[in-house]
Amino acid sequence: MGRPKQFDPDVALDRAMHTFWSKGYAATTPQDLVDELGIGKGSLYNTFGGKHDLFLAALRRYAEGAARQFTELMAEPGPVRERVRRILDATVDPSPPQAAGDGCLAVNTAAELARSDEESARIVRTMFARTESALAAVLEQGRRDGEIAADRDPKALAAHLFATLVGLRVLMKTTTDPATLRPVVDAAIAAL
Amino acid sequence: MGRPKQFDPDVALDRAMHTFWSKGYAATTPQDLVDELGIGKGSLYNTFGGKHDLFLAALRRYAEGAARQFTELMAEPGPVRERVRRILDATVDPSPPQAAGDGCLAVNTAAELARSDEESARIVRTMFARTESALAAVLEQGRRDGEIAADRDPKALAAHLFATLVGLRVLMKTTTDPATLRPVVDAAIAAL
DNA sequence: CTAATTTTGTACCCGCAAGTCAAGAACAAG
DNA sequence: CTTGTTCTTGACTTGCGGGTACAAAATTAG
Repeated sequence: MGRPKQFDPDVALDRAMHTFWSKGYAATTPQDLVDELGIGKGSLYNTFGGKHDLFLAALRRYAEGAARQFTELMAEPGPVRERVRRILDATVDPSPPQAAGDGCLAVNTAAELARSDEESARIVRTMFARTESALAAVLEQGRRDGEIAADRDPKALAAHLFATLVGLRVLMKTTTDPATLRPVVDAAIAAL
Repeated sequence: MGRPKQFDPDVALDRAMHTFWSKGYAATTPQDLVDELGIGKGSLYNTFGGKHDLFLAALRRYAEGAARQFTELMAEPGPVRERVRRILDATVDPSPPQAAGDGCLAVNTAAELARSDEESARIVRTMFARTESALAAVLEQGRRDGEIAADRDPKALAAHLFATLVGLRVLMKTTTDPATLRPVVDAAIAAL
């Protein structure tokens, strides 16, 4: 019973995620959120609690979505190197292109908040760990298939690859021409 | 003539740099700066202009200091791989250790401000470019010395290495135990 | 000593960030 | 159609972020 919501909280959360994503946590004001979500301030606070709660919810949503997308990309058939390359390419040549400069919300959060907000840090850590594990699993398979040298440690390769991936997400935010980062992708694949 | 300053602007700028470094730009308030610099608000604004001006000055100072330190580390004698390893080790095992979680001001700025503040972005880009060039130069020398395979492109290797380095700076902010990142350093060196 | 110049400390200001609240609107149950 | 419940609107509040104003203090040139 009671009056039904006039908006879809899922859609609103999604928009909030994009707002934080592109502006950062501290630089996003309640007014920004009201404008972007298209709902009143009362509804905002009534539905999501405070700004920080909303941010955590958005970050969790991002983590799940990104994990799913990552898993899907990795699960496709084909040689391991190609699958890994697809991940890196998606970072360097994002589609749609205009979303280029926003980077990755988890990386942005690691840089902006990890020190001061333990809960955010935990979410980011968990997501990072899962991503790295997924990479390690694929590389492990690549080693079994003989595509990757047997004397290489898939876990270490995955950790290196992941660090490079995070670096790319940051560099995309300063780069004027994404093409300059393509050699990094080539080098990262060559290092496997 | 006129009344002489009661404080050393260089020292103050240095403290401002550390404040922005550890808290981020948006999260640093004028009051924080007054407290950390140990000077009055009047002196602050009189000497440095506004918060944004002060930040840019601090960022430039950081860029120069970091570039100098980087160059020194790279100029030391010894095999190229060892020199590169020193750079990476300095990131993963910083001294003093308590400074670990602050990462790199340039990387933090890239993540937080590069999208919205073109001047900051330019400073960061310049510093990044110089760092990557320095890496490339060392790797080039390593190739001439036969330490690095002749069929590898030093520029691409440097770009890859640099992206990994940036990634490490970010990961250091979320990691509870820096030791977990050491395998990344090993893998990055092994990839040369 | 005076005048000119610069710094300092503090009080003050404006606007906005973040959040609260009251009055009413939209539903379901009885 | 009344009652109870939940949602919505937007005016309102509090406090602080970012900065200014100004009088007092410290210097140096003449």
